[in-house]
Amino acid sequence: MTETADLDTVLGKAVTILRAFRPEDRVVSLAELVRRTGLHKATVHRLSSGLVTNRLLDRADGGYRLSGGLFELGMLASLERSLLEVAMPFLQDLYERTHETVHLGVREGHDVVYVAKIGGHRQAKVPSRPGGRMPLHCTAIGKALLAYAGADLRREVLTGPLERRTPHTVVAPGILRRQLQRVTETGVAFEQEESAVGLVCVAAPVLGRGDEPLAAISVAGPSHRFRPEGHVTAVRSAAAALGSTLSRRDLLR
Amino acid sequence: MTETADLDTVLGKAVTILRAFRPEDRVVSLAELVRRTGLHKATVHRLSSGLVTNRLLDRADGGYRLSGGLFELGMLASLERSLLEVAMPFLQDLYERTHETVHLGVREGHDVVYVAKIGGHRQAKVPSRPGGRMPLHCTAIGKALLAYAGADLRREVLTGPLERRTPHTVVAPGILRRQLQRVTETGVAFEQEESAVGLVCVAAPVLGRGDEPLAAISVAGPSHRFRPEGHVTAVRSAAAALGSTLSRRDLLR
DNA sequence: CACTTCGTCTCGTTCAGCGATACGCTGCGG
DNA sequence: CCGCAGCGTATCGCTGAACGAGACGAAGTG
Repeated sequence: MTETADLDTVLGKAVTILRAFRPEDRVVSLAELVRRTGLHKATVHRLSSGLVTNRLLDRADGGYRLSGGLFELGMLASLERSLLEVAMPFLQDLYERTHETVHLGVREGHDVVYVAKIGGHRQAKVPSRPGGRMPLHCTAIGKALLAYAGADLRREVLTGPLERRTPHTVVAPGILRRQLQRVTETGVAFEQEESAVGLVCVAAPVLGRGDEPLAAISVAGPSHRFRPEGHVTAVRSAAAALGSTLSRRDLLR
Repeated sequence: MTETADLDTVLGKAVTILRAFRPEDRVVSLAELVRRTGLHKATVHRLSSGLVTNRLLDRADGGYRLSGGLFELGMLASLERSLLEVAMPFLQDLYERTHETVHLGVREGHDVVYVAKIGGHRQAKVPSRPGGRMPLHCTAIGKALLAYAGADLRREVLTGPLERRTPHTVVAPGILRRQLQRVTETGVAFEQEESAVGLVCVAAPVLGRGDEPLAAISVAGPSHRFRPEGHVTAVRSAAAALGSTLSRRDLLR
């Protein structure tokens, strides 16, 4: 748990309860929430009731589930909302051209947060999901963002521990640095089964006016048939087009 | 304001602040939040700080904005998450077949909540957005959901006031009832500029095991060229396919 | 310069939130 | 059949987190 929420305020506790939900679980029992949060049983009980009346939680059969009200609120979040809106047509085009899983991601700390994921029936099994996180260093989107990020952030990540996700994850700072260097030269980043086995990926950064990376777009496919090199130009031009559209309106900052 | 949140608890106030944000605004000043919520200035100040430390708000230049943390949380909401995941390929197919704006919506009270919206560059200007709401009675998705909903809900909506959104909005309960009747006969619902001028729409319900409507899919386009009748089969089969996929796995309830 | 609006901070009051405790229910093992 | 463990829920004094009136400086306005 890297979470260090403030457990001395009602707000902190409430958020801790909400964040105790994991993507995989549908309903979580009161007892389980107590276990995960470490809060007192009565507290979780009381706060959960409060969250229910405020439409952030729903009572379900054997416990609680995150409510649709939370979804509605989340979709109001300004940055990802406007980004998604403008980006969708470009992602759509890219999907039609490739018919592989297309991602749009932004940086948040040392992670990628996926803002959108579109794919058809034949899509590769990828661990990503909208709203989900992945370490920067093991994904194509992450590398694209990192390569164009400020030198200090790059240093932070390179000197920090590089978590191994698969046998192919690049955990040597030197190799990663060279890869990032190459990204700035070519304008695209690759991932070869570094975040999940069987998954390969190409990504290109979406750059704002000052060449600061606002987001990145990727195309992903299963390693047995997907040739990332074949999609380099498609990804790059989609990212470039999105970047200039974003710059033209004023959605940076 | 139809909102009747509980202003006597910290939680209620915090949620009230979050919900005070509207889709159109990027940053909202403290004073504006005070105005919108009716809370005491000091209270909004204190709570906003708390929301910032809990990553639900960000401080921005002239005030606050909804944070990416809220987006992440919202995307964890179980029902819409799994629905979106399963539905995406079908929506994608439908988009490729039509190249018009495709929607996926669920019912929440007397409203539609849009779970997904995909469209290309040429898409019609539609007022919908993911996470947004629209009254049931003036949208194709809403009518599709309503037609297959329980008799009591249908009665509630038909007897309640039917808000006029455009000159074409159907506000006569009798006409609406007949339209809904027709929806159950044909399996598709139409909208002719009833929610926004210049916008027409076809929708089909996504039915679960017991024929209860889980969601609905629509295709929308600009009235000057879009012929909804031409997409009836495409929408209907997409919705049917999604419905049977959802039923096969157990994502209902 | 007078006046407004805004964000921030202080401070004494008080009631919302706290958690130990208890209770009823269910399921399970002996 | 009983005893026990785990669960959700309810009770109830205690206390400090939250409250809101108010003050203050900064910035804008006329």
